[in-house]
Amino acid sequence: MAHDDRRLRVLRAIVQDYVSTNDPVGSKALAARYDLGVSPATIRNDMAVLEEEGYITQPHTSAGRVPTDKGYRFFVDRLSAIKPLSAAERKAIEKFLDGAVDLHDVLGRSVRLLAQLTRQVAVVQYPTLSRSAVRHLELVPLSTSRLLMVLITDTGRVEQRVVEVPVDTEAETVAELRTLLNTAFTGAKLGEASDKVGDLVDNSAPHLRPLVAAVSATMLETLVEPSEDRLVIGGTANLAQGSALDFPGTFRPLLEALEEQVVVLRLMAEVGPSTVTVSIGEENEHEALTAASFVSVGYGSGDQALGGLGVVGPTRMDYAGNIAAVRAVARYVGHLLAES
Amino acid sequence: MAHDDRRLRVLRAIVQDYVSTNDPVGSKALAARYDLGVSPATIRNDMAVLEEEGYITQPHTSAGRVPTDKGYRFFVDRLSAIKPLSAAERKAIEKFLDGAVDLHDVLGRSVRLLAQLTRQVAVVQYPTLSRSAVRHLELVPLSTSRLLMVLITDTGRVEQRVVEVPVDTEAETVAELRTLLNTAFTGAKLGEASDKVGDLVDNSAPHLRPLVAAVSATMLETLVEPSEDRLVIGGTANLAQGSALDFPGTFRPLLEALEEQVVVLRLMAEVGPSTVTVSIGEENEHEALTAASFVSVGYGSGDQALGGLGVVGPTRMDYAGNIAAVRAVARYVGHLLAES
DNA sequence: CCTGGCACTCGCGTGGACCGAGTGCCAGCA
DNA sequence: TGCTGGCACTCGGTCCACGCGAGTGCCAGG
Repeated sequence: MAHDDRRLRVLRAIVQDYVSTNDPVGSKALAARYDLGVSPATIRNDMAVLEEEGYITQPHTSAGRVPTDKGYRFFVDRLSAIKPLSAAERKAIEKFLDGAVDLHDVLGRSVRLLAQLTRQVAVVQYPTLSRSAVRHLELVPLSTSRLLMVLITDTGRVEQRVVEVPVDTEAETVAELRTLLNTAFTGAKLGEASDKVGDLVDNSAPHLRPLVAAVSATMLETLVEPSEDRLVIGGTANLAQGSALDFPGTFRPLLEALEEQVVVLRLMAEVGPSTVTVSIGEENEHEALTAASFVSVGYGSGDQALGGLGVVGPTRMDYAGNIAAVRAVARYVGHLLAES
Repeated sequence: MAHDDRRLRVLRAIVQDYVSTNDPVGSKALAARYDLGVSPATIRNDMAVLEEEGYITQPHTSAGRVPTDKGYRFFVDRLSAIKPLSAAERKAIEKFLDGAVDLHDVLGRSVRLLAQLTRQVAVVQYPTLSRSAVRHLELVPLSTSRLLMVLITDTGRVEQRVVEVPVDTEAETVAELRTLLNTAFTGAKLGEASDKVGDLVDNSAPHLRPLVAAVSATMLETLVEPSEDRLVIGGTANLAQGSALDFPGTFRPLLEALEEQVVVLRLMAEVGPSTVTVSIGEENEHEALTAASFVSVGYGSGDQALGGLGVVGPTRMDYAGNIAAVRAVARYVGHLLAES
């Protein structure tokens, strides 16, 4: 029906207009700025229907309409075309991320880049340990009964822990232990490492057993700990511009939720690679995020995401542009990590 | 003179009152709330003098007085008694920081703790590489011509770099190289390592020379790079509360300056251990910080600070309390790093 | 089914009046 | 000489009344 079709065009126009102007949009302005081919009066009728269906709402009687969360959801799912990045933007991504010197650097640059491209708060997760593989395991004696274990993954993460060993150790024993552990674990996905530990302890020389057990235990603890899923956050300054307009009261709770990395990590947990996830307003469970939207995607070359990245901003955001930016950066980060 | 003395008491009262109420303080309120022993009229005379001397100012004619930067400076230097932390606060510090599992964790906890104690933005610098000593240097072959160098310091920092080596290497050569480098560098302050490199290259076996040179060069680059002075920031949400009151316009530039770690690092560069540095308003060179104060101190057990930490907030802050908190946390962090 | 017209609503910005906190100054007092 | 109470004055903040204009819903006509 030409009928329904036009109504959707109206909805799309409302979203676009509101996103760019931040003013409730009225029928007249809509007719003037968008080529809908009908008069304001007709648009008003359509708007009334859209409001009834819950896609838009008016802040007060004599104001224009504003999209609801449901309206944005529909827009994102059905109405927004994929907006390709400009050549300049692609160049910028490349320029910005090349020359990164280690993982920390890659993620730091990514978060700044993403914040700059989207003008939102950017969030980048470190590669999940459990999906990374062991590149090397190093043991440095601190004293006779304490070892420093350093775990290096193929994604470039380095984790360290002090291991209290049950018996005094000599340099040679440590060397043996190091070789043994590296032979066993190098190349193994950390998520699957726990399976190997039992056998390894059983099959190792008696004098090494307690050591193998202690170090392995620490290693498993380290990566099981979900608090070890680190996060880099950037561009919080972007919150401070339209804040009063976009967030009711203050955005303090939002900043708090972001610093409380757990909240974001939970959102990230669900992301898959290559499929961008958009979570809008009330769809977010955490209260501080009910006025915000979260655009995220997993990065990593394989079929399973190594980690996630995304942006957080007001529900009134440029979804098409942000989705494109997030996807592009994720892809590039994936490449960078794969080649190192 | 009893005269001057009272005037200073008035200044102190003004600062204290303004800090806690955030209202320009008038003569009547001052006489009522503080036991100055004189009438409002007298206080008014003193205030007039203080204003003339530049310690206080009035936002507009019929308002109370507000301390100027100069007033705060005087207050900090001469009027504020050291405010010891409560037993509960000491307990909190201990509880909060104990159980930290590695450097990242120690600093992460410190920054959260500091933000919570002071209700300001907290900033913690990673231990400067150049003042750290080498604990271990690890080399992991990535391919025949690329090595991953992992540098572990006695302060718990771990830095990694990929080194392109000029000749193909075998596992045994790498082992030799590792032993050689560790023997040479372990225990050496990184700042002094550059002196050793020349001799080391000359004295090593011919086939190792290019390798030693390549790895050493990368190592020196790594630590010379001042961008490697990392920073952890926390409690930015604290900016969002009195923001409108404390910062002209928006505090966006302040957030930006904080994210631009360089600015803060420059401030940190000057801190010494055990002496708290306070930088007030216009004293800060960076424009975005001219409405802010920065309280910082170095941490580290020796005579030279390993790094710095501090808080940033409006000039209208509880200097005595913040100084105490910053100092206490720095001391505790120093202990933690020394014992690991 | 669209359109132009019309009456109505209501938020917002403006401008004037009022209020009260705070000041500076002055004369009197110890 | 220095403190105090009194007094006139200043001026920013708040409140309120008012008019404007954007925007709406509805209706009759094409």
